[in-house]
Amino acid sequence: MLPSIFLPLLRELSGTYQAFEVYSSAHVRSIGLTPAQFDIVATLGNTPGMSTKELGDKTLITKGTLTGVVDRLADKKLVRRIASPSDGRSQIVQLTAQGEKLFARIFPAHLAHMERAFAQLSQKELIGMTENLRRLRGVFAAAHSSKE
Amino acid sequence: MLPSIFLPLLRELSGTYQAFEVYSSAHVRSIGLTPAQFDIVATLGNTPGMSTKELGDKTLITKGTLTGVVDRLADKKLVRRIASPSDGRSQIVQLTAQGEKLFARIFPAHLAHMERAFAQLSQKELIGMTENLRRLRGVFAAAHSSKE
DNA sequence: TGACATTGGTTCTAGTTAGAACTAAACTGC
DNA sequence: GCAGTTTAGTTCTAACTAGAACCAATGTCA
Repeated sequence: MLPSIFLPLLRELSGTYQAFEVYSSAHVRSIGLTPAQFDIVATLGNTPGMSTKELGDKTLITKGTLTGVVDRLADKKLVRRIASPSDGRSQIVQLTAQGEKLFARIFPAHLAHMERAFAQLSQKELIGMTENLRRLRGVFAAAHSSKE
Repeated sequence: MLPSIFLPLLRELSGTYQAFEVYSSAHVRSIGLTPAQFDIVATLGNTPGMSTKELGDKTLITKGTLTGVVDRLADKKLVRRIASPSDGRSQIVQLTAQGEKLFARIFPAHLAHMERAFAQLSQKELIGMTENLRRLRGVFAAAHSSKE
């Protein structure tokens, strides 16, 4: 496989991700949250809460970063930390009543915002793209784990 | 278009980009550069240099960030800034001799590293993925510019 | 040519980022 | 039940990040 073939793919991957971020975060920031904070609120919405570990796995935010993001959401009274009943090392993070309220208000609006972009795509295209990405992700994951 | 269809796509896009970053940056960091610094060095390699503006366009690094990244590369004596002959506001950033040497040493190694991941894909798959991403990127760009 | 808007870069702020070192709790095997 | 290892989370550091305010040079246009 020659670089001249895969370099354009990498450029498009970065560019597409970037374009998504720009489009998505423009809306998220107008709500008063950062993209990372929105990610946490959206992940916690309609759940009884989850451990910081689980939250990190779902959002792809590493644990060192997560401490700070959750801290700032706690400062805003949108989430709270409670001790895990089953594991003394673990914390459960959950939305406060205020956090739930914010989630109920902004999450549908954000979906509608994203939906506007996707209106141009057919369902078939969309599914094909998803499969392609899954495959590509697997390629990186396999290469990464095989070399260490 | 229902959210249940496009949410998995967004998850995969983030996850795939993240997997790429993890795989790529593991190698880049072992060289002693950050991903952003490597991006700049790779973009400047085999060119006579370019303005900060152009560098920002090619690397998708915003101008405020770029000042700092170029500063740190200049501290390492890998790049230098010279005044643009044609535009008094503009700076040309170019690799120093030491920067050129580093580029010649690490860029092929990095390509080889990436190539290992892509060995699992056929050229046809790769081209299809690139086209899909380009299309998706266009969708976000169109949605973004149409709403402001 | 002179007001006005635009553009290239820097600076500033608040926040995110990964990675590494660290602490405490929990698991594991014997 | 204890030593050794793993795991959850925090802390620390260096760097990146976007966005906004700002400055100086440039372009525009009447």
